[in-house]
Amino acid sequence: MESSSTTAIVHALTRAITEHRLLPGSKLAEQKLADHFGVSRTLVRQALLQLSQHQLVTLEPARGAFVAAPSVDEARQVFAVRRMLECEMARAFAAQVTPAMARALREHVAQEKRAVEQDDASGRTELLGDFHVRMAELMGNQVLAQMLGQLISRCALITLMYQSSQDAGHSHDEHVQIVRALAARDGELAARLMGEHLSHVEAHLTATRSYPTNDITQALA
Amino acid sequence: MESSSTTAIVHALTRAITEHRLLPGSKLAEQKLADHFGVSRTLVRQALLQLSQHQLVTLEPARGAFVAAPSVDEARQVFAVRRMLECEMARAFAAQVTPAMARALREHVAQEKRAVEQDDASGRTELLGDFHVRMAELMGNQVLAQMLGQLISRCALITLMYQSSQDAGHSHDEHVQIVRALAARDGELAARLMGEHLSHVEAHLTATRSYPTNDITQALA
DNA sequence: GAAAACAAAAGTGTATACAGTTTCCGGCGC
DNA sequence: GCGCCGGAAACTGTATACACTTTTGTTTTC
Repeated sequence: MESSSTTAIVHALTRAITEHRLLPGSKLAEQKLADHFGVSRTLVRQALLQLSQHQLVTLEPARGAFVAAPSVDEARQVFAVRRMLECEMARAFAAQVTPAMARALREHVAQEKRAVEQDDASGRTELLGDFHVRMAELMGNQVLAQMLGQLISRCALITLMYQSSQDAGHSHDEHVQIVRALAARDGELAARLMGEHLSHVEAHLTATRSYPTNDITQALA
Repeated sequence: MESSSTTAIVHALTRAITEHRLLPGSKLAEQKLADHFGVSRTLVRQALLQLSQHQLVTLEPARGAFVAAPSVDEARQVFAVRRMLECEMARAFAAQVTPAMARALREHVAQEKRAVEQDDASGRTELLGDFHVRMAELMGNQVLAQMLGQLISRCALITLMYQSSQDAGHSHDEHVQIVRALAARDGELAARLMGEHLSHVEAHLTATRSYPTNDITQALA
């Protein structure tokens, strides 16, 4: 099985959704997407099915696919799970950190810094999310990395935090502090900082309003 | 979108895989499954795609779908994630436990006890896994519950632990102890017990061998 | 003029068709 | 006897067809 076309569609739509080019509630009509990507509805349907599993899209019987509009309650649950996972991850990371791992994280935050300074909104968002995934990868836990990736996509759909460059800078600063604690093998401090960091991100939650439905082709152009 | 036929197929295959009626490596031919369920390949493909997202099935390009055969390393990663999540979950549960929540858990372990005593192998496996999902649900965190459900399915695919009734009894006893700690609001004890419990389960990991490929229709009958 | 009713258009859900690939098997050379 | 080649069968990947549902816009009725 498997088709690279399908995954290409999934990635394109994921980016469009997490970067808020497609707003919650937008209709994702199969034929329009098929025309846009130059494939048949079959592959589009596969992609939409995958996205619905990732909770970025909701499927309504006989009505079609829409960009997910998670409730505030659901958002809290997502963040609660992230805190459970990531505080423990920070502890474990500190316990098994090597110079190479610390260096890799420092390089990552350096990249973040560049994106923040250059006001590269979309690169910024991606890098700030990838920081958490990168930690999991460096620990050699691919399962954790994949799981975090999905949770973070959902967060990106939920929050509008990364929109303002000052919020991005704030997140980046917290990442720097976390890396410092990790390199110093201070697991308790790292876990506490991570928990606070996630709470700050969550605090920027904006109540879900009724979003305007966007034109698909425009958003994907 | 959405079709109840597809989800029925997903559930049937999930049960067959987690209950070891379909062994890792088994080929899942689309047409055979379609004939068995009385639908077209279209719906079977949708189901297989979903199962591959749950990591219960692996898709090889142009070769088809096979029951996943996770490596021991992957198994360790899954358990590491479970420990991170569930120790914290136990702590949080103890902090917010109500009499109703404690009662619900006690009822659940009572059910477990019955299944263990009656030597109901498949019901036993399901109940022992559901204990963890139930905790998440009682805390009102549906996101966590769903995530644990998937992790536990992967564990069921990985371990053969629940096969022996004495292992099942051991797990049940540990559940009883955890519930006692939770009801006493002793979060630290509950978290420790949960961590040890999961370590015990993981210890029953059996190295993945080369499994014989099973006949589909027989396994699903 | 507003609401209900109906018809046409658009869209989803499932099955089927067809092209391309893999797998299986018999025959051939060595 | 062993391995290699070739063709048929089986299977996957994608597109298309068609039935059925929802949506939309118009007309009718009060």
